[in-house]
Parts: sequence; C-alpha cells; structure tokens
Amino acid sequence: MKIGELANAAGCTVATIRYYEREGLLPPPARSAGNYRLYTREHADQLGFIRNCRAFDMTHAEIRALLRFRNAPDEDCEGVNTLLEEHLRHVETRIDELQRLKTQLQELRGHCLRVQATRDCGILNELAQNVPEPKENAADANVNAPHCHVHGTH
Amino acid sequence: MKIGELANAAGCTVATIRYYEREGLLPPPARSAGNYRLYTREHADQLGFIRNCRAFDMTHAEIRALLRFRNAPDEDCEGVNTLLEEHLRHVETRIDELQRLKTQLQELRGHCLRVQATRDCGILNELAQNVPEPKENAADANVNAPHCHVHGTH
DNA sequence: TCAGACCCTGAAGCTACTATAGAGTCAACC
DNA sequence: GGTTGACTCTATAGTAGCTTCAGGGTCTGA
Repeated sequence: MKIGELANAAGCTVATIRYYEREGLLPPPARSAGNYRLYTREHADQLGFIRNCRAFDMTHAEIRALLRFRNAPDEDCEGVNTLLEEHLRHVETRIDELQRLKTQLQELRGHCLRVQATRDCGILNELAQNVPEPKENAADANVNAPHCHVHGTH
Repeated sequence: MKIGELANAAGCTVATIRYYEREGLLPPPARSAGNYRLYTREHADQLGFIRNCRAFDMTHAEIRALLRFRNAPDEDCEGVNTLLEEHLRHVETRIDELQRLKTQLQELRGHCLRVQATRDCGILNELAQNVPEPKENAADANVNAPHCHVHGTH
C-alpha cells in the first residue's frame, strides 16, 4: 500500500509516517518504480503499535524500547512491565503538579473579581509581587527530577 | 546591575534572560563601555513578573499579553481576567485528559501481571491490537481544540 | 495531452529554553 | 606589566514530536 493509504488506515498524516521512518521507528519500505514507498501488512501493524503507544503518551524512546521487546519474543517481559509502571508514575506526578497549579491559579483568579483599571487589578499586582509559592511545577520539577519526562502545561 | 546579578536575583540563568530579550519579553538594557548589559530596577521588576507568570505555566504569548495590560494602567482589566480563566480551563482540561490516561494505563498494566516471554505479554499484545479508546489525549486534543496549549505527558 | 491527486526530498518552524564554541572584559594578585 | 579566573559577549545547534513549506516528480482518467 502507498503512504497515503497507510496514513488513512492508521489515522495519522503522511508527514508523520515519513518522520517515523527518519526516526527509525518504522523500517524503510520497498519502493515502486516511481520511487513511491510501498508498505506491507507488517508496516501497518508496527505503525498501529506505535500509534497506540503514542495515544498512551509514550515518548519515542519508550516506544523504541517496547519495539525491541516486541522483536525479541523469547526474552522475558519484565522490562515492559517496568517501563509501563515508570510511565504511569510520570503521569501521576504530572497530575499532582497540575492539580497544585490549578489551586494556585484559582487563588490568583480570586484577587480580581470585577473589571477595573489594570493599575488596580489584583491579579496583575499579585503577579508583580514576589510570589515564591508556585515553584513545584514543570520547569522546576524537570530540574529537580531530570528523569521525569512529564512536562509543562502547554 | 549586570546580567549575572539579575539572574541570581530572579532565580534564572543568564541564558534565559538573554533569550527573553531576543523574544521581546524584556526590553534591551543599556550597555557598559565593555558592551556588558546594565539592568535597572524596572528590568528586575519586569523579569520578576515574567518568572511569576512562568511559574504559573503561562506561555510567552500569554505573558506578552499580560505585559501589554501592565503597560496600559488606564485600560480596564477584563482581558486579564479572561486570559487567566482560559489558562485555568486549559489546566483543568489537561488534568482530565491525564486522569483518563492514567485509568487506561492502569488497565493496560493489568494485562500482564507476571514475568513471561514477551510473545505472551498481555501488554505488548494489547498495544498491538486496535485500541481506539485512548483517543482523547494531547495529540488529538490539540487537533480538535487548536487553541488549547496544554500538551503531552512528557 | 492535460488536470488533479498523489508522491518525493530537504529545510524551516513550533516552544522555552539549554548548551556549546570561540572570543572579549574586568578586577585582583604577583 | 603580565597573568589568572570569573564574568560577559555573539552566534549556532540541540531538545520532542511533529507540521508546514518550497519546488519538483508520478500516476490516472478524461
């Protein structure tokens, strides 16, 4: 099948598929006489696997690791379990951080409850203050725990 | 004050300060005879404001908007309130997404509860399946709601 | 033969920084 | 006067996971 069909089947763009090939997540397929990529069922399966992993928000490094396990069917799967648990912990950590952030944002929101001149706006004034409390969020968390790949709000 | 002192005071790196200048978040300061940046109290205040906003995980675009309000003290602050509420909604959306993701990851984790050959690993087999459920996460959310800047787990 | 849909490569853009290379500045010490 | 070391400068590239663009080639049907 051609790249457009594969993209359709997998629910992603052709650019994404070419990108995965460059990244080594997807093996380079055969080419037609006109230099078009020609994919097999195995490519489609592997791409499905990758897209499922991405839907679980795994990084390419994590997916590469899982693909290695998948290509070594006789090895034991302890590493798979470990990887999943670590990923889960990252997600939980990020949830905690965002929940703290939410609380702080709600507090900040409460500093201005009506429309007034910006010079009197409690929110802007609060942001101009030394507010050292919201410190446990993404940027700092990444500094403190460099192995945690869970990042900012945006 | 020189850039190193400012960085120390603001709790960020000199590279970050130079980056903010390039990005237009901080106005270019005067220079010494030896071409060193010389910052004033106003610069320090504005940098503090920016760092506070960043601690709330706001984007540079959001911060730029807030700085514009800050520099127009006679305008009304409705836009500030709106911006904050939208930011809060983004955070809440992201929390919901991550919580759904967490549930799905726990479910996935349950598919393999002992160490076995990877060919039999329930997790890998599940990931090789058509699993269309974890669809509401970052990648798709960004497609569906292009204005939501809350992104992935990593 | 021509339009239109599809495909190709290579490079740049996105976000908020961080890191590196190679060079200049400045104060203190000998 | 020379040297050391801390600090600063600019320019450039790298990070993650794509998306978008420019400038072209391929293929199919009318």
